[in-house]
Amino acid sequence: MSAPTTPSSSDATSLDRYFEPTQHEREIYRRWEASGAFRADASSEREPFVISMPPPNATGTLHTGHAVMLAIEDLMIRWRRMQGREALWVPGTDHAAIATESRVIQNLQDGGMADPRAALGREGLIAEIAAFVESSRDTIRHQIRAVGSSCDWSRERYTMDPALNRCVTAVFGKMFRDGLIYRGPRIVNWDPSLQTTVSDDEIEHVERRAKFYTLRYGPFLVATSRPETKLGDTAVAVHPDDERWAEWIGKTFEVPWPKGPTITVRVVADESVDPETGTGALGVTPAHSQIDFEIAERHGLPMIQVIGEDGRMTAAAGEHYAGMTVLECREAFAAELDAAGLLESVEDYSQNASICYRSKQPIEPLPKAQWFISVDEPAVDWRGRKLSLKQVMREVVTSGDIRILPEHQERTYFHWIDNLRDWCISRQIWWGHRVPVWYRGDGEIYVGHRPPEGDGWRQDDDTLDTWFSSALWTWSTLVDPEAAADPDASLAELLARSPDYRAFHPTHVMETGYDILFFWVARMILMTTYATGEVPFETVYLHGLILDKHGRKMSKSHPETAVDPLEVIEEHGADVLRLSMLIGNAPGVDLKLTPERMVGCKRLINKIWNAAKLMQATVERILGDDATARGLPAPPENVEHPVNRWLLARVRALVERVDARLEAYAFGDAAELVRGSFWGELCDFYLEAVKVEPLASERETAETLRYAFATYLRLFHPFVPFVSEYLWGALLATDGDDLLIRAPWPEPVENHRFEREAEGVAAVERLVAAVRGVRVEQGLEPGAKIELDVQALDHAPSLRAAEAIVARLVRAEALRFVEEEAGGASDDGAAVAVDPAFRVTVRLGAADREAERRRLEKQLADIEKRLVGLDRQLANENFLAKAAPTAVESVRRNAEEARATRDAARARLDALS
RNA sequence: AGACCCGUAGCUCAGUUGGUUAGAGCGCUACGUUGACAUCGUAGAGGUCAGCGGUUCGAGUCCGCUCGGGUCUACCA
Repeated sequence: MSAPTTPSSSDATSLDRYFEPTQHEREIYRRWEASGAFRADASSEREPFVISMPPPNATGTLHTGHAVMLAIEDLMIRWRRMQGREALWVPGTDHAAIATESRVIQNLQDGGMADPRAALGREGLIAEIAAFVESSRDTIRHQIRAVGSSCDWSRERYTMDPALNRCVTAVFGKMFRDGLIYRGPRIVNWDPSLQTTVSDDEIEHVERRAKFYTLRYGPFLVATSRPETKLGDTAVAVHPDDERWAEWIGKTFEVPWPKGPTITVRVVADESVDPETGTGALGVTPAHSQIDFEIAERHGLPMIQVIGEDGRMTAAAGEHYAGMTVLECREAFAAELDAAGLLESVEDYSQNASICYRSKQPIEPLPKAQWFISVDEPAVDWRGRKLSLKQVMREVVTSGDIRILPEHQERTYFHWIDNLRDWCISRQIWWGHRVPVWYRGDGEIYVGHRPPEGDGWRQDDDTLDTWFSSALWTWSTLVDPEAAADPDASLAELLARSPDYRAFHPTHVMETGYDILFFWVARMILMTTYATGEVPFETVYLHGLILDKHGRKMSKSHPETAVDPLEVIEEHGADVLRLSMLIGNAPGVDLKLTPERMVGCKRLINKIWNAAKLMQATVERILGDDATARGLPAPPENVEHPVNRWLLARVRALVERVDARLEAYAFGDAAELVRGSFWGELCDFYLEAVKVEPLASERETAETLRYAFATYLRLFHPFVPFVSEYLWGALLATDGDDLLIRAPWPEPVENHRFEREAEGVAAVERLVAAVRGVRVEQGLEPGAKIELDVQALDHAPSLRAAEAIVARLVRAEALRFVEEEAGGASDDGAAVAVDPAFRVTVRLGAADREAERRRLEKQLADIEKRLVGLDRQLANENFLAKAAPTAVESVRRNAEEARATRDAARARLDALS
């Protein structure tokens, strides 16, 4: 292939046989970027349109979830940019604390370092991780580019940037002073394999088979799936109204566990106990169960920790069991109970076990002092009221300040809020934003961005949950790095001194997968409303998951059916990848991505390419040397021919409809509309029509065609930016700087309505279809020439203007227009088709009267059936009285037309017999 | 246990506030083309809109129940 990578206006406009994406995409992207089209101007007078890109893991690689996210966001950004909005799409990456740290530790261990934490120390390990991130983050950057993302790289951010760290500590400090952040001992979700706590939302539940033990417990029978925790019980709880146990309430007894400690157990009455469940008596293990911990708090019960952070039994479990893993101890203890006659029964049942969403390992509830964000403390100033974080989160959605798409996800969101408990934000890992708290002596505490003055201070060892920093993403990315460098500035001052923040926040759309609605979207709402007094975004668009052909979520565990977006780009180009994810896309709807789907998209790209070639050839043929004129064609003004007018009217309608669907976030619909009109109206009809005279040589045809094509290209651009940009450059651009990405979005042209011609050419299309129908019904030889007599009942100008087109499309040798019906009865060698707009007589050498009769009878039956329905509706007084007048009118008109068509068909049928 | 979503042509899905004859792509069948089209065009077959009941002049669309598939949430000892 010897074609220039970048077409320019001076080249002869000959296009290759087909579009070769791999040859052009990189260069086209480079030109977009170099042109400055991606960069937003904070001082612009234009209305902004802003999207914060959900930051991928800095060390990750592009997967289908990213691809659909990028395709949708780039679509919105390109569309709004062409509309004239100051479009800003902020890209960036996330430090993904746990995922990155465990990956690097694994790498080091694979390299022979047994315990990287011990070997390297905190500083050393962090340096190691930072180096790893630095070396691998270019990968994801290049992949984001490869999809064609028109994001503003000059504003790229990273969740560990100094400015973002500044925001993190500023928010932490403010929350601490407002009493929203506190440190306290609670039962936390401990992941022994990762050696850190995780939040409630980072837990997954998996169903699995387990044993259900009922054991004798002093005077009680108590049921549990985790007998080993009973070594740390300090109470039995019963319902206060449960008469079976009334006499025991308040009493204390001792349980000597076989080969274990003797525990002292108090009987307490607690409303939370369900008398119907199990034996109605609940063994209370305050240290290893959330609910038991709460009971213990209410009754002032002691706590015994029998499971340690290493996932093994502690000394408190007794010498015999100490050091065993939880599972070993469960087996051993159950055996001892059984031997001692204390095990009443063991049953199989299925249980929902908690595992960590990162490590997929079991979560161990443990007592631990951690940092929490209170979600119930009414400490947030929100538009003149003091609300809790929960209340604000609810308020902004119910008030409509934030709209969630699909709408039903709002219910899921509210449900989540209702069940939300205080958010544990401290993690026992080293990679992340370190908790900005220093301690001295006992009890002295300092919270701030910098270490406090004086000696003896020690910083908290923990880091913050990754989601703490990503929750600030929409605005921390807009905070000015220089302003952030001032360590004394308050949060409010930071924001006030940041031009980007003032110009571009709140953002407009947050587009992401529904699987991180809680992790991230809800937390951005929580943090941003609190920190800035603004919502982070106005609309939340949640895309569906990308599924494989079996309907499974694509994942590495099923590589045989998973689609690798990078391979698709390599094989078919980024346009095909994007289109296959946009066609059929609707909020919240999962999308099955199959090879067939991509083939269909590839064909469309090919069709656009070929139509461009024909368009150009046609224009050059008509205009000759004048065809070299460049630039965005103005809407043609003095177009006369009905078919040209029809195309302009169709284009006008298309622009209107596409805009409406895009505004409604119905991206799949918009894509279908453009494709359908382009293929069906422009290619199948118009481009065929302009092959014959007089259209084929009218100057206005060239104008119409160029304008229409330029409009389609612009409408296609947000969906398939590369091929559309290439064709723009090859055929329309005035020079190398004239890029489609910057072209104005088409607007519906008011004087292109041409309603009469639009209907007229629709009648032409029906005429063509009717004659083709006759050909099929009559079983004519495909090559057989026919002669037509057309009587125009309506739309005569359009029908006459399209004479040659019809003749060509139906392969007619002659086409005559007649004023009156040419005596159907006597006309044996002819078939007649009827329509409200025309009556067409197809003359054939050897007409099959029977075939025509069958055809007419079928048409008559269809139309009579329809007429019965319409008449019944018109006879229904309720309908006439209650239905909308336009609906009634429309039915009446249709009935009239149907009646006319029926009468004509009947007359012809009579004539035949 | 609760909540939510889905069930429309062989497959993947549209169907916008209830309104005339339920659509598209892919696949299939037949025919035609190869001077825009690693093709493309034309035509065709194929649907009790999961089932039952209700509201309504009118239901794929709204309501209830049933069945089937999926997802999420939850402190069942």
